[in-house]
Amino acid sequence: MTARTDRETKILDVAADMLVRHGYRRVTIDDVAGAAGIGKGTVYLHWKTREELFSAVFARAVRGAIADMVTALRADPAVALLHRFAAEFFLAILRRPLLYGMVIGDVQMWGKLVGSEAGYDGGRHNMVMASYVDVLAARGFVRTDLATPELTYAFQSVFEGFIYAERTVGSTGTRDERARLLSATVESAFSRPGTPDAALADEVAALLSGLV
Amino acid sequence: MTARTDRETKILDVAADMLVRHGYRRVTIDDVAGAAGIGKGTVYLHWKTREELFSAVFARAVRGAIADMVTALRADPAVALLHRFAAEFFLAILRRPLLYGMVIGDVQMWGKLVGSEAGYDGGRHNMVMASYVDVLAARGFVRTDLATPELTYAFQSVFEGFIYAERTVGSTGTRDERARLLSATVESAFSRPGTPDAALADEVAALLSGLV
DNA sequence: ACTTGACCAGATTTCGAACTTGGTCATACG
DNA sequence: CGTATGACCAAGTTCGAAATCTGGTCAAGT
Repeated sequence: MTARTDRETKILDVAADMLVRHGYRRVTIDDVAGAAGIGKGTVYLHWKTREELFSAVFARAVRGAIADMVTALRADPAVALLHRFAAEFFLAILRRPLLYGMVIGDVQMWGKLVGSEAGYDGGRHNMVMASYVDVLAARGFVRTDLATPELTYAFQSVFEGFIYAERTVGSTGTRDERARLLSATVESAFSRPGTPDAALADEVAALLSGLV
Repeated sequence: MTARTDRETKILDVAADMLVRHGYRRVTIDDVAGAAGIGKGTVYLHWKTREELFSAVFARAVRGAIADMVTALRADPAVALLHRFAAEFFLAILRRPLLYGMVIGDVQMWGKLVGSEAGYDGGRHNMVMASYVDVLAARGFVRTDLATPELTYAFQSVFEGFIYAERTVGSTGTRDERARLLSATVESAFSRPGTPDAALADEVAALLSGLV
């Protein structure tokens, strides 16, 4: 049954590509099927509706970014620190045109899926971030004079501020430099010095994996 | 000729009110004139076009926010500190539905004026912020391990991140609490301890006044 | 000298016809 | 017998012309 999975992957690849190139509105199921070299009906053997297909495209991009984060956490447990995490996540998002377009709220690219976020649960995202910050707080890796809900809110505001700033043309330096700037900002705003061990990194990775 | 100024104020009041209530698209010059108790042609004695009128409404809101900042700076020179400034400015914007709608990019409210920002020069805004941060840097009130352009970029990202976060429903606590949270974030991210004198506050006020 | 609203051109909205496309399913194929 | 397909249909979208509205003017009124 791997042929079926292969075909699914192929369809998602094609759909993602067309989505980036032409935007949500302009991509039809026929286009996708044609570009994948299969009949339209076949697409519906995998997803019940057009929206489900494109949601799947989005979900895969999210899984990809999370996989990147998990990899980074395994490679270097220090990525579990809030400021390192911020920089890695920032880059993991900007690396993916689909996610970038979603975060920026590119209506052209995502149509009505923006905001509804295509079945991807924004509430869950917030909860995971809150748990993550909780974990860091318990280990003393973040400032303790702010309650974790406030800390989480502030962190997310800062993070999204830097993401949104990407859409501004007059950005300073390179993307990597901006990631470092975000890191420096988050570090002095929220982090406390310390060196996480692999166990903590695993815990954070597990939390993230709960986002799939 | 104060009657003329009074009438101008009246028109701007009415226009601002209708703008908040009905949004850019739905407000006609006839509506505004009617609500102001004058003829349509009279409106054109004050502004050459519809766009100029609404730009004037926006410009007045900006001047109001800046006036608030100048007042706050005079009342307490410590507002010149980046984190105090951030909190005051945050509140000055959110206090004004027109500015809030503009910052949030409320297309419903502002129509095509969003982005073009109605003659209000976003580039100038950036320059003023950069000058302000320069002044703080020269006095040692902000961290010195970051160049001022980077510092400015980071500060603006953080600030806008908090503003954008306002549109999220699940905000923590009250608006004032969020202003304090922003302040705490900016303080530990960028500020260095110190007490500005009235001269510095005046200098900053002068910079801001250059934004009119 | 100042104000006004009738007026007009151009923009916007409306509305139905023409076309497009998501989703189904009878048929073809292996 | 199970899987894949594309012709088909209804729902949705686009298009265009007619109807309506509104920014801006200016001759007439105060």
